[in-house]
Amino acid sequence: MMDIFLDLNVDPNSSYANSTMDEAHHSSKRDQFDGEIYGVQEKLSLSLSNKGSDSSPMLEQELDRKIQENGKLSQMLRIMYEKYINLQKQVMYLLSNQKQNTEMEGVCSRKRKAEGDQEDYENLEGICSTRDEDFNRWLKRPRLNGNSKVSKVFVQKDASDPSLVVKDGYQWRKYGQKVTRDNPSPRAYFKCSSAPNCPVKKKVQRSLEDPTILVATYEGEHSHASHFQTELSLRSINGGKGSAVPVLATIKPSCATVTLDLIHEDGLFKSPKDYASSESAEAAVWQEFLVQQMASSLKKDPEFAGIVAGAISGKVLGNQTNRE
DNA sequence: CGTGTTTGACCCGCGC
DNA sequence: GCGCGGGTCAAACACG
Repeated sequence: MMDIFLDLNVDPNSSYANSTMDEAHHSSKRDQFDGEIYGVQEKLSLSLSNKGSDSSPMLEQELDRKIQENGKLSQMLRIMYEKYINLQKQVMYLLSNQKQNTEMEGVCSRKRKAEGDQEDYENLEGICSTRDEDFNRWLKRPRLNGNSKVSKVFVQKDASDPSLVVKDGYQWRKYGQKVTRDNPSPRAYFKCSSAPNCPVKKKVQRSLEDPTILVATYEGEHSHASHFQTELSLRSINGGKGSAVPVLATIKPSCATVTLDLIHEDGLFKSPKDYASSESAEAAVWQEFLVQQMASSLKKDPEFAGIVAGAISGKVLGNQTNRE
């Protein structure tokens, strides 16, 4: 009997995403990642071990093609991880400066909280910023409460497009707009309307430094399932055409971990250059997205499906004729 | 007519 | 206590 086994057990977030800031740890993690990256190619390969005698040459060609595609995917993952490491180093640099500045904290004059808020954006957008004391202040800033989750999302958007819409799989109701002191572009306030009692709020404002970037700040956690899953299934049905899915950047000031969710609006991977994030529940969504993308791309390929179906039916018919 | 957006008024916390 | 500024409310409005 012919075994068809499709292993899509790829988890880019599982082990290395939550790595610490320790450099030595990096190298070991990296080795582990490299090993797993190469393992991905094998895992993603369709194990079409035909235990019978007649193996189709077409099937073998198809298998080779898939292996090549998997190799390219692995290459992409490697590049992404390189950039992820660079980003982590930059955060480490900022954190080390924060430590130094803590000693000088008493000397520095205080600014209004609102300014600190604005500088949140600036520090996040230009994470290499030399304004370390601002970053320091941001790190020490009191949060709403211990459980409240604050996330930031950066979305590339045409500067000529005045709308402050960030499509993220949830439904939002706009309830206010303000022009803030430090940024001439208005800040829009949204509440999640996907569920009646969902407490999540979102603020969207253009970046001061780069007007082509929208900065969306999320507060709270959704009390309902994301529409993202629906988006994913729609993508599968529509051949990958879905609405925008922004790059997620979740910030937890209390922890220094940085992970990357690299889904861009068009569903393609985007350079993590502009984005910093920490671990979040959305990692699971990303993981599911990746698996579904792979599965759907295979399902969508009629040639491949036909070959598999032909091989199976051929084998079944072959067995029947052997019995007769 | 229902739903979502706009926008001025109001509230509240913070710094002086 | 006062003023400033961010955040929220809610009536008016627009749109399908």
